[in-house]
Amino acid sequence: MARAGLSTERLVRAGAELADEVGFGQVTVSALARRFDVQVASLYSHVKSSQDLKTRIALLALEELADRAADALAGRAGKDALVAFADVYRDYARAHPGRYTAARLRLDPETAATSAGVRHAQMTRAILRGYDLTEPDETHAVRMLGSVFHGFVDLELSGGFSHSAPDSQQSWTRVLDALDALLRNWPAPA
Amino acid sequence: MARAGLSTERLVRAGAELADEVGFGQVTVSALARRFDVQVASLYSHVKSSQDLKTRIALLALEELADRAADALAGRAGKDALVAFADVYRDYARAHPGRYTAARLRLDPETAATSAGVRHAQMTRAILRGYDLTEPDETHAVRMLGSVFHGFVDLELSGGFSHSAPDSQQSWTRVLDALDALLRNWPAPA
DNA sequence: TGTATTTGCCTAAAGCTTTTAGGCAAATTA
DNA sequence: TAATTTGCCTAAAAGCTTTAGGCAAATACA
Repeated sequence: MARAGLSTERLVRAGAELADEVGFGQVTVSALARRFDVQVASLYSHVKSSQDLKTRIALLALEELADRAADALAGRAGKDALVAFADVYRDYARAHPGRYTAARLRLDPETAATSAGVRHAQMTRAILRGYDLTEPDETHAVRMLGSVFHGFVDLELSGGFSHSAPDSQQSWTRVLDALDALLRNWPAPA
Repeated sequence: MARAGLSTERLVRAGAELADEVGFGQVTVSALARRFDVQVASLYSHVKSSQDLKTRIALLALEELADRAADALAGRAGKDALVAFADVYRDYARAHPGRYTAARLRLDPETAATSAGVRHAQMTRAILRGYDLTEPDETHAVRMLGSVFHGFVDLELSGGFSHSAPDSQQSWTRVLDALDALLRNWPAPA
């Protein structure tokens, strides 16, 4: 019989596509085997388990996101950088909802430490260097930005803003305006 | 044989407890049947499907959250209300991680429209009435608050802030300070 | 080029979850 | 007490996960 040419790499890529098509929750080893027209057990030579597959998809998504974010940040600073960075998240989530969901998978600490998640944190700090925050406020701001971006995108993705005016794009723009204003004028502890 | 005294109500409650113990993702009809020491098929008289069970747990969590939020808001206004409301989310998520995850389940529009989610939106607006925002800025602010609360709590729940200083409580306090300052001084469009 | 080794996908099989169908017995109502 | 409803049961089919062991194709090497 001819071989299908499976590899961990190809499986993970196909898994990511599958996630975007049918939702990350529906990504199964079985579905992937069907896609390659191959017996389910065959995939277990390339992937340790269903969980392993999902983790690898998450890591792929994190890398793709970090790459795009790095591109977007090149040559930008201040609000320009903030908006470009934020838009990368939102656009990625809209274009690749399954991958984005995967990127939010809980990783165990050591996996997380060697993932592209680290680059995300570094880039967020790079943006904040355009504002005059000192520690520990910069850390608080890093966390706030992460919260807003993820929170907004999650809510938008799960339909929280649809069917209500104004459309979410307008809120996104105004929220980023507000964040920029806030960072330029970060308040002292109450 | 003696009857176990199952009911939709009891199943949903037990399902919520199970979710808090082993994670919402691990809530299955089978696991629930085991907990009641009953055959799996028996549960299908009380619950339409696995999805139905999960949706009901989500609705329960949304109601519990709304009830607590309403209690917390009673007699409070301004920043006091903002902080109390935000703390309800965070505390609930920490005390009931499985239920909180359930509360974030994507509901179909009609289910969502009759859920306690509506009360959440109303309460957020009530808080904002303590600040001088007019439409459409109030709506943008509603969305921003929802994003920050959910985003922060999600990140905290998935371990995003652990093992790094300062501890997340400090960031939470300062983020709420910042949000209060921002709402008191909401910027005009850029 | 022929042989040896590695690698890739296969069959088989066990265990778990979901869901439907039909049945008997316990609880409720009359 | 008899009739009806309700609750949990057994049985069974179908799908996903995972392990074990095997044959054949690809690769390495002489």
